[in-house]
Amino acid sequence: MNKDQTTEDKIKEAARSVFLSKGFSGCSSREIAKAAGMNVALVNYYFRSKQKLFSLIFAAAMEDFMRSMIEVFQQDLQLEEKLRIYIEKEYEFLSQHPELANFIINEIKQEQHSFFDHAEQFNQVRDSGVFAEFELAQERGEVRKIDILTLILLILSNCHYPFMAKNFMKEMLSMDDHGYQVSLQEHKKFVTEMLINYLFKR
Amino acid sequence: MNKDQTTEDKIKEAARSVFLSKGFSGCSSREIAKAAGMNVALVNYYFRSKQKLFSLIFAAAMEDFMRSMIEVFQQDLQLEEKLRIYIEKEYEFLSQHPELANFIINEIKQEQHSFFDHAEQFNQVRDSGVFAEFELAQERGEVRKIDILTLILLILSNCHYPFMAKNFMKEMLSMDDHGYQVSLQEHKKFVTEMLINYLFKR
DNA sequence: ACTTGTTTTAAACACTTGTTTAATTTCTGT
DNA sequence: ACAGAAATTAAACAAGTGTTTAAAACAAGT
Repeated sequence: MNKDQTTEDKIKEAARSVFLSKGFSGCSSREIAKAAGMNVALVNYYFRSKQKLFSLIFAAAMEDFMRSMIEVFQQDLQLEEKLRIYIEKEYEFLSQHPELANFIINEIKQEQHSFFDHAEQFNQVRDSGVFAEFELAQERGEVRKIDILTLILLILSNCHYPFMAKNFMKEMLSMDDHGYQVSLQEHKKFVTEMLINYLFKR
Repeated sequence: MNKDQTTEDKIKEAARSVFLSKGFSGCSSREIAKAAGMNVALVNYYFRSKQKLFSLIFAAAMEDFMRSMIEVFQQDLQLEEKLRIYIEKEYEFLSQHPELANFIINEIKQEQHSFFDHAEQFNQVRDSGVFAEFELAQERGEVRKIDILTLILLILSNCHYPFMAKNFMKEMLSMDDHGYQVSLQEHKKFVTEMLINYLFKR
């Protein structure tokens, strides 16, 4: 824990860590306070309620989660390169934030956060023009005909699931941490190759 | 709720429903009791504790979750047919139990269920001989060289994720229920084609 | 040193949690 | 009809929950 952080930031950092690993209903305000090394009342002093603090963390997490997509797709690259780099970046990012995919998808399911406009995040991706670009490539016959939403589902499945199912895979297939990491790298390689082979005609 | 069910079964049914939608830490004993239409004490009278009841539900859910895999892979079919049918069955099954994948993968993450031997379930798949069969096909050059664990991760990603991310997709992509169902069917079609194209050489 | 405002704390509040107790109702065999 | 067992209930228990209160500690300016 950094020394010259403000109290507010210390709480945020602790809250993020606890919320991400245990979820909203899986932890208590006191647990967060303890993780931040301070009194329970301070949490509410700065953030008014557990729910409000959570909303903050959730919104920030969602932005993080979407950023890589937006960043990559805005770049001036060939479609195929965009996909290739996106997969690479997504694996890299989720390796550093392994709990994020699970967190987002779980907490969004319990619809306590309806105040938050999720679609807005995604519109930034839409605005990058990558969809139009893809549809143009489809008309030109350069890529396979596929609905854009289905394509997104296809890509996200292969990028998110391996991180979400970490413990499931480890327990089920009796893998240790190293084995999991190896499978992850392998998986990334195959996913990239498979998706590009399948989508792009040559 | 069926009339001639035993009390025990009514509680189990209610508990399954509540646990699957909210998770262990997301619900209370009283909530389960109320869903079953009876007193809290009865829940503990039959199952001793919330944790023990949960363990029962979890184990049963895990068996359900693994059954389709085992059933399909034990059949006497061509490898390609096995994969094709597995995907079909998995989509069918998860359409009827949309919360199951999320439930299993989430609750396995919070390691409160370490007593349960997860690997045992999977050994049944291993024992079906499908792995050996696949490795043989690899040596014969009929299928692409790929580590079996990576292959499993590849298949499960595409089968589980679309159901786990239901609300995420709906909110993010502003889809309604119908749009989601359409994407799901589309996705299944593409996944099947893509995986088979990629794995099997002809 | 004193005042003013901010930050932090311990304590309390009302309520929910999982679990148990003891009493009551319902069932079952005689 | 009765006795004994099983099923069900209301009530209580201690511990934990989110949140608030009121007092203390701290900081800065005068």
